[in-house]
Amino acid sequence: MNDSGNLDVCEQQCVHLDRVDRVRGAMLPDDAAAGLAEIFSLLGDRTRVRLLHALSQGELCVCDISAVLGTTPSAVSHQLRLLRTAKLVKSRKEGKNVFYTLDDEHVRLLFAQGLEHVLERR
Amino acid sequence: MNDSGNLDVCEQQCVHLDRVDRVRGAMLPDDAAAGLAEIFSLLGDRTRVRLLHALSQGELCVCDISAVLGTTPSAVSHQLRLLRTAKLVKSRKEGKNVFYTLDDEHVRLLFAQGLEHVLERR
DNA sequence: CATTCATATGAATAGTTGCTCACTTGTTCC
DNA sequence: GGAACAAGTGAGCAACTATTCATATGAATG
Repeated sequence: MNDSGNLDVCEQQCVHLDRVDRVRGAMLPDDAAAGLAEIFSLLGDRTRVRLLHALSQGELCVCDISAVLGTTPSAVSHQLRLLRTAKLVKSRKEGKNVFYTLDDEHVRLLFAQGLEHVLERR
Repeated sequence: MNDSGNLDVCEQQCVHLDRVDRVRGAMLPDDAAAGLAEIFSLLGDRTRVRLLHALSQGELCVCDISAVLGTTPSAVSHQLRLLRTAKLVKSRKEGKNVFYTLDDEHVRLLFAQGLEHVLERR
């Protein structure tokens, strides 16, 4: 079953077969890699970082957020849709307003972890 | 000094001034937001996720990586340059080969945290 | 029920990004 | 020195993305 000899995609000569085999055996499942990339790329935008950080302070409605960030409500709404479908934020309707909160403690932790890196390499 | 009345960018009517003021006071510094976005967007790519995960198993040279990922050495090299300048990986030269390793424990932690989110929302 | 306002959405556009291809650099080995 | 090979680089292209603008929906208020 060991398919490690399948190098037809990339015909390198130097490959250290032992290491490559080992790493290939421990490869991240493809959907996991895709899922990770999806979250991280959602966090990988200055506007969304600031948006999520704002929400980490507490519940805000769309126009509150747009006031805080200094962007149009439309732009905010577009971003919120992405974050909502990724289950990073959740919404609650109250009259004309829709209030948003973080939907995931992991986001806080990721932020904290990320900030450590940023500050450390400064 | 409270400049919270400065709403000229976004003239909303609904704004909840108390909340907005509070959040504005606790805003993430701009360079921190930019720095966070930069790391996360580096992690926000399927190829780089798999690349970093491969490196988390141990040191690999460029063509090992390209064999593992099934991409061209050139593509890998381009990605490695990004990761190197962001201090996520470091390199060591040995003869014709350049070996790469993770340069930051935070990456592992971020991965773990991110995976938890991915698995949880499954 | 008409107006106003908060939010959502679709299309279009400008900017960004990841890959490929061609080429260069630098090292080993004869 | 010259051939072979690993790695890095720049230009160009295709795909993606964030914003804007116009418009739609839906709730409150007179």
